Amino acid sequence: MTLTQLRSFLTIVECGHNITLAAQRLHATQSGLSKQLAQLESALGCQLFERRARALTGLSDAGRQVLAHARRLLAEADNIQTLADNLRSERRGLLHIATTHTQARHALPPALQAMKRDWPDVAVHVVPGEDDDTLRQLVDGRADLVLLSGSGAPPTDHVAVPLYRWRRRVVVPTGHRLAALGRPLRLRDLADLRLVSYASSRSPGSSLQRAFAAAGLAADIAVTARDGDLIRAYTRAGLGVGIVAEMALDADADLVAPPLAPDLLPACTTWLLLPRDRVLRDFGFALVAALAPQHAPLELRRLIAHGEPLSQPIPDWHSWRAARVATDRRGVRSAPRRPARAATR
Amino acid sequence: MTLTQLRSFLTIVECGHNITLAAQRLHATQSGLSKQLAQLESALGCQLFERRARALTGLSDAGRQVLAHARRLLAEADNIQTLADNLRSERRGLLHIATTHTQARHALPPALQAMKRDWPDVAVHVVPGEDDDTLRQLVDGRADLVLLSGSGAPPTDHVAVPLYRWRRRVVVPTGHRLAALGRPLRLRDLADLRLVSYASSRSPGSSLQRAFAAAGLAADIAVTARDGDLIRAYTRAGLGVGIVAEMALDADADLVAPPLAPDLLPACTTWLLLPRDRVLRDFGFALVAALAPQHAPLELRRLIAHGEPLSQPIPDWHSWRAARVATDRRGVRSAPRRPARAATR
DNA sequence: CGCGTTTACGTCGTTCGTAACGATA
DNA sequence: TATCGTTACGAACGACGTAAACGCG
Repeated sequence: MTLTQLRSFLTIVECGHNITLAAQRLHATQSGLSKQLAQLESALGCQLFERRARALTGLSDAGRQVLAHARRLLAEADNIQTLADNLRSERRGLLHIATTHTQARHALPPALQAMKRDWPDVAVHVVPGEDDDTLRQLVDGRADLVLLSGSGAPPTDHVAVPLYRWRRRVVVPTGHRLAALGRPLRLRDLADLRLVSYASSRSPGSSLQRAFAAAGLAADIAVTARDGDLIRAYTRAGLGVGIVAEMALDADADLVAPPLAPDLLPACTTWLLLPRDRVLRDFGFALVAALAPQHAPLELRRLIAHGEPLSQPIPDWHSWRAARVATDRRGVRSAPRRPARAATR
Repeated sequence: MTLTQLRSFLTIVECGHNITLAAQRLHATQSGLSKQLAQLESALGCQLFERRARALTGLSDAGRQVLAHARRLLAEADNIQTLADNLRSERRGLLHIATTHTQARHALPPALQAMKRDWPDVAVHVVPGEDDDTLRQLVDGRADLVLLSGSGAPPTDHVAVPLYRWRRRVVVPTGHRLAALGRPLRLRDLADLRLVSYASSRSPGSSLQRAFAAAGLAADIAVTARDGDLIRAYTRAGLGVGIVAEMALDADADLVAPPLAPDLLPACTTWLLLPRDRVLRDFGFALVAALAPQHAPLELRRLIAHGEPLSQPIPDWHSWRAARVATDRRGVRSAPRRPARAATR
């Protein structure tokens, strides 16, 4: 049994039991992979795949059991590799970030910019997706970190760093009757109107739906879009009353955001999620530190390594953004220790 | 980076940074191991050991970090190997049991006998040791399972199967005044006497010491021994009043065990401990099932695999032993499924 | 016949053991 | 000088790629 064999096995499984596909993903030949698999099966003494004739039709019972352990084994191999890259102060690298559009558009750019200043040779891939999709990317290793928002507690099977709290705002065209109501908007004011909001707010579990349901009202979400710019455009076009994250508000002559009753819609928290038990490259940590300037880097390290809780409260969007800007000017220290080597490359 | 390299690295560390020693433990040559290490270090791009001249003086900072992950990686490799052995219904194998003398003498034999009936080709090593010593063996892989007793809750970082509850008994020579007291013994009756008991009861944290301290008394443990037979022999020789586990009582013309006040000394529970996240060979599970006949094998499986709690209460020593005898007669089913293959070898 | 897996074969790289070397206490 | 780690060299093994064979839709 070798690491190569296990890696081959895992890749074949992830390619839908297609050796040919797995081979090109691994930059190898079908023949080679086929033999790796045959060797692994002979080393373990049992078939890992169900086969009809020569085609792989699915995992065998043994294959499923081995797969679970092979995943963890290879994850540790990746960890050791990452560890070594960090220790060598390797400057190049790849960072996969899975997040929703709103975060990618409003929270990520300044932090990315700050990280990139210290780590110019790091390639960053931002992969948009809905909440559960990003989480799936995190668990199967396609993403290194996830940014997402929710109104409840964060998922506990990952390391969660709270970034900021934010609220939704209602936007209407200038001249709309809600723009000159003379008092803060209540939920009932929205009950009979066609709404334009995020696609995710359609799902019955969304905090918007739950807020309406709790008040005995029904939300009529007439149009959905993936991002705030589109929602505002549709609102401007008169398709309905827009509900967007406050981060997506912008100076806009045609739209106004009237004041809201304090608890019109529940506040959301934006979380940064990291997989447990996975070693983070130093530039990944640099991005985390840039995204969470309210936390001392040492506390962040301790949270990631040992799950120790953070001491700072969660700021709201405006103060978070102010802190972010201040940190950008100051520059971000990437990792404690080893400042000398980094300069020599 | 290969599994062999990591295994070499780990073995070198476990042999006290001695390549020569590690080589003979791995049935390889010094030269080969030295090269494996050199290759690993070059693959990772950093030194894993501190060296003075050519001698390995200790782990480097990088080495310590890599070691932790290498341990988990190799543990998963062992798991896969174990899994494969189980799936192949491999009949041969090795089982390391770390336990105290009392358990090895009184709890283990019938269960071992039952397991051996189904698994005659399994070599069993029983390694005696004190409580903390056995736990250390468990965590660093020298032992597969541990049997130990305690008066409190079991350690939570392992899978714990409760086996039975037991009490200590006081033994005195026939004709001793405590033998004809006419009422149950109280703790105060023992306060002024020289005691003979287990070596572990000397430590201030032992439940015996704590029981005396709670009553404002001091235990005068004059003689200690490792096993009940010796304690009874010393008691018979008049060295003091014996305190032994009730399992160690035996028909003995020269000694009597007078009745005790109900809570003279706290009851102990004997636990079977298994490491989390380590796959158990089927014969290991057979031994567990033989040791815990009060639990359904399916429940035991679920406890080991997913940490699901057991439904049965903890029996006392006498009813446990009765259940054990009944199970021995009936024979022990080793593992669910695959009964056909096992017969064909 | 296309698709995907397996097998056959030749080449190359790697590993391993023996043995010599270097360095230390 | 005994001990331990590293280096040198030759033999054997294993991995990989090209190419052909096999079985199924």
